[in-house]
Amino acid sequence: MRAGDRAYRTLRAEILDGSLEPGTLLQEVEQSTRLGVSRTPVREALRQLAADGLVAASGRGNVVTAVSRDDIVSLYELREALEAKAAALAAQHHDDAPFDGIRERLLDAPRLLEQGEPGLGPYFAIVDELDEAIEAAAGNPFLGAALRNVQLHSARIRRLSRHNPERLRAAAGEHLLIVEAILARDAELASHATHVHLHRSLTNALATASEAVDAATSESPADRGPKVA
Amino acid sequence: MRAGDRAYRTLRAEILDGSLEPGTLLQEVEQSTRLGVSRTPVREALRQLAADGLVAASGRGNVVTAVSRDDIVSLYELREALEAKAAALAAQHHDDAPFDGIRERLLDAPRLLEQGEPGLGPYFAIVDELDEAIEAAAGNPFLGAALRNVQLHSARIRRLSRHNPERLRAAAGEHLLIVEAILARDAELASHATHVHLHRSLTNALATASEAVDAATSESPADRGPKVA
DNA sequence: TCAGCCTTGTGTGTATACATTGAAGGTGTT
DNA sequence: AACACCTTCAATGTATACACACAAGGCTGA
Repeated sequence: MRAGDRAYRTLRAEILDGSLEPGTLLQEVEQSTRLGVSRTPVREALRQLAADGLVAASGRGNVVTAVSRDDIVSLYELREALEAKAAALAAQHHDDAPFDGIRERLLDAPRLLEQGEPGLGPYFAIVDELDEAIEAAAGNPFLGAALRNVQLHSARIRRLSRHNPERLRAAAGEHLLIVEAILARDAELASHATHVHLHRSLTNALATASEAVDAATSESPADRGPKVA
Repeated sequence: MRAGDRAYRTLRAEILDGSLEPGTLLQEVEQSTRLGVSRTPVREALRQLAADGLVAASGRGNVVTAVSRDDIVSLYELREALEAKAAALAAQHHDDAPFDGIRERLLDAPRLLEQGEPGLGPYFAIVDELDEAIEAAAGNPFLGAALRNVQLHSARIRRLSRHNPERLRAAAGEHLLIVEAILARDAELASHATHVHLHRSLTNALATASEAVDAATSESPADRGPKVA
């Protein structure tokens, strides 16, 4: 694989899983030595991360963007517009096969979630597969690109609700309804079920996010400036 | 300004106004000599254009992407989702001042359009200002970024309806309704009026696009491969 | 004559050297 | 003591040299 792509994927993964915290300053030379490539591919990776909105130019160098409470609300507003549309389109155009499979696996999700932490990977795999199936069924490359971008940011927020089994169980039920609406080719229901799901998700994310923000604030109240990785 | 940005803006403008036709092969060395900068900023510009979806890697070099009939439909599906949401949010959150101004100017639009070609610039300026005002009033940076991206592609399509005065007059009326819905803080009406506007726009774009595609096809039927700029 | 291989050339990928900008800190003056 | 200017340095912006990969064309052998 190209060094530029490797650098991009590595940095993106580190930002999404939180190892590179918001506010972290990413400098070209520093990252190039750390990742073992020259500045050129690192530059390329940073530009792409900037286009994704995961880093932002800040005077000197690029800093990992923060996800504020307002950002979460904004992101969910956009997700609602995009995913409701995608679900409606999927309801109109889809092939049954992939959604039948996902439906079966979602019916099994509560059992996965009883296992606690080890079941989370497989569970999120189902959700990701559903997202991909909807995107594919919608058959709209522009919508698909926009969806992938919001999912990128959603991945950063999802970590907040990882440890809320009750919410995850409810979410599985909401996903199931979306799948069944698509299978029934009921575009309006698919769209509204998506709206409901995202509304509940947002409510939960805001609740846990304020705790997380509070914790981070009390942890290092004065540390608002960029910090070096 | 940075050479990379200049290269990006130059290439983007040339793609949007059609001087770089779809299928044109953009090679780094070639463009770097043409634009008078080295390969590095050209590379940066090409990566960014690829992120925008205006060029696509194609074996050797990057080619300017084509806008197919399917693309137009897909783009309008996405626009509807985004712009309807944006109009609804704007109806809820806006300050009256900018929309009052735009409303006045839209009322004057028919007079502009009677002038033919010279009135087109001012007319499109009003439309652009409306887009910006809605984006600003929506107050959602993620939605704003997505909107700017679709507007980029829409600009390529808009050229097709430039020479249809009747359609432009109708569009001005549709825009006016959107503005008045926003001023009335009627989110649902703003959203639906946007839907109506885009539906009519799409219908017109498809009609003129098929003529344009037909013309292009009869003009150079065998010329489907990438051509050098 | 045809097929396969090799050679050559063009174009991108990466590294590095050089230019430039901008910020921070110190010093001098008011 | 405070403000402004200047110096200095570090980090980014740009250019270019080198490495590598792929494709096309020709040559050779069967």
